[in-house]
Amino acid sequence: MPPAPQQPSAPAVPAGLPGTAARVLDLVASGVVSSRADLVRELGLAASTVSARVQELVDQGLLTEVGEGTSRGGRRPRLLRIPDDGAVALAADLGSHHVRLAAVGLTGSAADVEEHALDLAAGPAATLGVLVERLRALAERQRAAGRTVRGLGVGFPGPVDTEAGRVVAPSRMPGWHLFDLRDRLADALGLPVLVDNDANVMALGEHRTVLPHLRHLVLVKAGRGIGSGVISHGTLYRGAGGAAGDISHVRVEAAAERPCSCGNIGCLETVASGASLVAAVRERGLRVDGAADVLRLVRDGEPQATTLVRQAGRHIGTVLSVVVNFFNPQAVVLGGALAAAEPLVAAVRGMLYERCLPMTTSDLVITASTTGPDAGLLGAGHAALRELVHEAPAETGRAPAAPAAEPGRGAGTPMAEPR
Amino acid sequence: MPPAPQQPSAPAVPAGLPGTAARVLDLVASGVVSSRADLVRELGLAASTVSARVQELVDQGLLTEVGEGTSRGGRRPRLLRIPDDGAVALAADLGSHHVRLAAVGLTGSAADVEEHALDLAAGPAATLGVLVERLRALAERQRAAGRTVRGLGVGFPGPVDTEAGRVVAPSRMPGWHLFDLRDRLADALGLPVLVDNDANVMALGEHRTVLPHLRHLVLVKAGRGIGSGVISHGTLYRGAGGAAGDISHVRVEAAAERPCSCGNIGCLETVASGASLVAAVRERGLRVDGAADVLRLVRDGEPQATTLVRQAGRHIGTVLSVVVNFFNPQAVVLGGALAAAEPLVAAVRGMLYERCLPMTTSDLVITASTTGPDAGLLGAGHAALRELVHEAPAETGRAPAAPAAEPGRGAGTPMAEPR
DNA sequence: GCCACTTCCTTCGGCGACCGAACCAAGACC
DNA sequence: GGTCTTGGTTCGGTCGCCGAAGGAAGTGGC
Repeated sequence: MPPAPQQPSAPAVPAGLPGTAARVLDLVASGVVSSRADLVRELGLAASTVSARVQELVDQGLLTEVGEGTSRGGRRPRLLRIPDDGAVALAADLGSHHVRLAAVGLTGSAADVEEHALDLAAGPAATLGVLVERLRALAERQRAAGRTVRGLGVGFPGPVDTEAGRVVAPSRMPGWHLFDLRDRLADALGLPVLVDNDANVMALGEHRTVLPHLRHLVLVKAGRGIGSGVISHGTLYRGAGGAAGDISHVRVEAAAERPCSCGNIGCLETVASGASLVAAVRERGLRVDGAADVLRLVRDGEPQATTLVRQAGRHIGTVLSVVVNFFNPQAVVLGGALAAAEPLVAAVRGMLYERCLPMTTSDLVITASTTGPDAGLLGAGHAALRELVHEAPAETGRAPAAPAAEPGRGAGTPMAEPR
Repeated sequence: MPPAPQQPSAPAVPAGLPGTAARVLDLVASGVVSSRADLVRELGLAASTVSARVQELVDQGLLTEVGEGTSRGGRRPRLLRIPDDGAVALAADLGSHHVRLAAVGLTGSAADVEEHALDLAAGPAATLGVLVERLRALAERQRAAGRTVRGLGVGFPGPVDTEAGRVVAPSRMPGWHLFDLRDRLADALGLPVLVDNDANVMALGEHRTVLPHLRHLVLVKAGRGIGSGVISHGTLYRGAGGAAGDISHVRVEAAAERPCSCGNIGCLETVASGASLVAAVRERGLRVDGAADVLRLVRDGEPQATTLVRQAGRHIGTVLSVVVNFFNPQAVVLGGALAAAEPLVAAVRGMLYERCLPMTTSDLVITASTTGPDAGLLGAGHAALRELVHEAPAETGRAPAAPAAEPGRGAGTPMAEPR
């Protein structure tokens, strides 16, 4: 977001763990590899190098050997796994009207998931207290279970300045503009905190846990609003101002002159978001209380709701067809509440196959998120862990004081972005 | 293009020169830096490291010291420059009806530029001979002038499989499908050859020579057809199948049912390309012989042509607005013949400011290409040099036999892509 | 005119990530 | 019971980078 004095062409060092070690953990955690030999094949590094990295991680307690696997015609591989009793991060997936919390380990599972109603629109003052309380309780439970809580990852349903850890100009949520969510949470919980846009953390979650092999993918979060997260070259793509991935405010013909919360007219959001769907269904005389009700109607085969959801899918597909032609990703993953509606997914598929160049869709995966509602939690948790695994290996439970080379960094123990 | 056996998560090593050395050359060539101290500031490396790299390059003859600069309060910097008598690459920018040739040095200038009529649609057999002949003559002239010709970079107006160096399914150019342009030229000229899409090489050219500081930019080539090249994280972005950057076949409302060369209907190309403009102008009863004539009419203030060009700009802007929201680049550069038409540029600007999120346009540069018709040449030449600078430093004139670690590599001395 | 300070650049020892060659370990195959 | 294959380690060596120290050559204050 800052007018960017343009850092001297970024060192491109992914921060966190020394790179290779982090990739080793990722590969083991995601189940892509299970032995040193697998790592050699997957990473393309020399066996000696892999051996050395693995040994370090085992020494640090971040990795363990668990017996041997089956032979493939030679010596049996020694299986590697992430220890269950290892580190976890808290994860919070904020929605406009609810919040989901969980503890996420390096193995990729979301444990102790809970969901609460929480009206973000009421502003930070009214919501932060509850949030902190729940997170404290969650952290306590995890510690009681013998786990080390390493940090907190937060997905926020609006634009986020990830460098500063602040919310930026969210629509329909007065009071949050420039709120320094990261540092507030970090101070209250005594943990390092990472804050990012909800679609971004979902994209990270899907990528890490189910599609780690893919280099380029787009995740579309179709919930109350519409957002998207972009993975390019295997890492989150943020664009010049951190605003990349917005498809919600693209103008679509069908939205004509409808005013949008962004101040413009004819945005996709006004005809394809959960909120707009609810309104449209109500207009047809059906009684619904939210997107969940609409989904129920669709599951029950109610024709009008189904038609509307399908139409929403077409609108989303129309916009995505431009994205697919331009970005040529390997996968388009549909997440958020509406992704549970088969007709919407089908409509998106249809639109993409109809409108995109064959070259871009021939190998394209178009699918609903397989981690479902947990994608955001997993992504937020993983992202938080990723930034921290290089810290103390042991039982300390509290991250060490930041070595702090950076000058302009505020209080707390906030985490830097890989940029 | 290949169904991709999915290489084990690419080593991300940019190939060519050892990375840092290549960046040093780029920075010096583009004029961003002129001394070791500048390099230290720009690269963020230790002074000792920079010194070592520079020394190597000087020893190899790829860099020279040319006296001292002005003091900034201390010792005067020793100025660095790319030697004029250094290496050049031939560059060929192919259009559907003409070809531009030049010799490009590391300094970024295009020398000995020439343009010839050449009908690519006549097929490879009918055109390759002439092309090779012109290139041979050009190479001879350069060698006579004491320069070493290191390779050839080619921009082709259609999809290219850069790994294989082949043209893939170009529309309106029968006979080119799967033609192994790279190896044919390499064999005929005895030079390493690099082939890429024309918009891609233009994007490289603009980025290298005029906007080297930017990390993310989109170049739109609006000529006879419409293409685009994408720079992301400072390097060319190709997408999953090498098809990234296509905006030409996005459906726009105004194109309705118009059939497109791609086999679909309603593509942007059918209402905003140079070819479609010429047709539209003719429909209005004006006599034009090509895009150049249309541009002349616009310059002369002919109202109908101006209206049409402006409308084409709006269509392009409409599609680009989606791209800008999604990709959030730092710059949108308009290249190709039509970029010379002020009304078109203005229309694109208007559309983007009207339709995109303020966050994405607040710092966005929207401009016509400053290198004009040479952008493609510069990009092709630079790309070729980039792949080769690590080769023999001296006067050999012929690249050494490839060390060839890769197995499946064909004849000639083709160049690998940075992937 | 001298001295403090700045800027530019080099020398030197050291570190960390990686590599390849050699080699041991333990299975499958015949 | 060899031979071949796969899995893994040990041991030097390379490469790119770093920081400390210091020399070279300016500017500016007194």
